[in-house]
Amino acid sequence: MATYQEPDGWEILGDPSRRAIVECLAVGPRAVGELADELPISRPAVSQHLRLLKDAGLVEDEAAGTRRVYRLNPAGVAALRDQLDMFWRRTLQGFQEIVGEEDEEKS
Amino acid sequence: MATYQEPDGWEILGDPSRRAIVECLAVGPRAVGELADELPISRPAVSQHLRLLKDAGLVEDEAAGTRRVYRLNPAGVAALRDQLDMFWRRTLQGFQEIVGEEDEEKS
DNA sequence: CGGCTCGGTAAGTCGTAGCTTACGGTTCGT
DNA sequence: ACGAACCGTAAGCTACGACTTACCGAGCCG
Repeated sequence: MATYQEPDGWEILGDPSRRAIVECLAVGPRAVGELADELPISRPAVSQHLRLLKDAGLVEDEAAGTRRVYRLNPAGVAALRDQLDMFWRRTLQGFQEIVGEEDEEKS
Repeated sequence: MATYQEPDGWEILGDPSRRAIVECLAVGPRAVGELADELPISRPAVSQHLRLLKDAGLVEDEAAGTRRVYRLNPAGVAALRDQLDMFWRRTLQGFQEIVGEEDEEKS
């Protein structure tokens, strides 16, 4: 029942387009139009995704004349990675017990 | 452009309900009804999620009388974890370069 | 100053994932 | 053999997220 509720960094990377954007920015900083050229979606769509990524602290933006250059935010990326790792820890933790006692029925 | 397309183990865990199910099963094997009791969704909903999880190789089912007990599949979980790790590797790899050059420019 | 590029925002459409209710099939107990 | 418990599947609805087009502001250049 426990009504799961978390900040959910998962839904940020749940979208393929956003993952693609992150991977692009991992290669190097890009402007919005440049990202749109490398992706199969329109420029406004990229803009919307960037907004979410920025709110999540994953990317930073910097005005460069009429353009706006986006880059990954190290701290944000690390934080999100840790958050996802927490899930795996919780999962794999109780998981080892199962594997170990698989033959044995009760403890 | 590059029309990203992958088997996407991400969408499997993208749903909160499925993550909750996985965490429950990490604690120990459960029947479908038991899972439904611990989650804020109906039993059929759980059943549908279990179907996806099973297709993804994350869980295994075993008939026990009129009940059906589900448990995590070690190999499947490990495989998916590796798959997600690949994303982080690709991201953090080109990422270090950026971080490295960033210090030189600014401080 | 005009015209141009670049980018954010609004409004609206569309697809689809997730949920529920309803039904049918198995299996166990009595 | 009848009823109950347990589960999967079908059908349908609803909500939300992703995308597009259209519009407007902001900065550069002639």
